[in-house]
Amino acid sequence: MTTLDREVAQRLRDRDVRYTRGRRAVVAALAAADGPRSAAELSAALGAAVPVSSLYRTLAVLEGAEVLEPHFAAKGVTRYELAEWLTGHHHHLICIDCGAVEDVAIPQPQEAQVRRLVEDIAAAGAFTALDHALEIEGRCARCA
Amino acid sequence: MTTLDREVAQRLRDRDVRYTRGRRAVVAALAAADGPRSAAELSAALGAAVPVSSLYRTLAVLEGAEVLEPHFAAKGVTRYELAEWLTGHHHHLICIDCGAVEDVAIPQPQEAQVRRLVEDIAAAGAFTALDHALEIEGRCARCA
DNA sequence: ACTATAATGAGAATCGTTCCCATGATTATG
DNA sequence: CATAATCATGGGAACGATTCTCATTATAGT
Repeated sequence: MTTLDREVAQRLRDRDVRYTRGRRAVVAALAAADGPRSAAELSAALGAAVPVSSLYRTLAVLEGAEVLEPHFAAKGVTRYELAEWLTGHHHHLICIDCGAVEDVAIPQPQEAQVRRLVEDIAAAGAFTALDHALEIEGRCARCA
Repeated sequence: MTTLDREVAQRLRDRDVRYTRGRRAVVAALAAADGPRSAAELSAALGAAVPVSSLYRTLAVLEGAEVLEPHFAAKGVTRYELAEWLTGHHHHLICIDCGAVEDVAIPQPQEAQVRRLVEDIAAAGAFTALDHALEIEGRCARCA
């Protein structure tokens, strides 16, 4: 049982949600991924071990427990990734050709810069900023 | 005929795409909106004047001509807004409670900062950056 | 006007996702 | 350790958003 697993287990216990085999499989698959994954992608990775209807339900449950965060960068599909309290804050590189989404962390001083900027903008707009995402669209190495 | 209409007309002429009644109606509806709109929302606004199948085709055509930009901030639906070359570069404030998306422009020096940052990150990831979006999630004045 | 080409509109088809419900697993209780 | 009571599962039907198909109609260029 990895540290991640233990943290997730704890969180689910706190919420009175069971950490079953299927749910573990989904968390493991997302932990192994290097970016957000859609239900279809997860289904392909997991095979018959987690049937579609269970997979969707599991994703919804884990999102509700704030173990996963949904991500909407591509047309029509929702991708999920482990929440930032498990993996650390990061941004996304989104390929406009193949739709792949890759995580990138940025150096602390620059992240601080972004955070300051976000605060300023929100303040100017009478908005309470809670989170931010810098999404960079372009072409990945494979599609270049 | 507004200035916007003239610019769109020119762009479409350049691409050998006709600027028909239905297409004008869609552009006008988006011009009147203060943020991205989904096909369903546009359909409600336009009524029978633009049937669904035509509406979707029109959105695809206008996106292809780079008159519209798709936006994916909510589960399952694509919203469109006029492209930035028509309206100016801006970012989004997304309310996590009511889902509203509001446009915000940020001051030039800060925008330059963001752009520099984006270039650095992309370079580090062997990625060709074409565009970026700073999406700020939080609570709007109404939901605060 | 005539013709070639592009655009339209109605409905069928598709895709991602959610819902339903009977069955199976887990936990708390006697 | 049996037994409810509860929660989770899985198969398939249902759904909503979007795309496709194709016969019809509008448009631009001759």
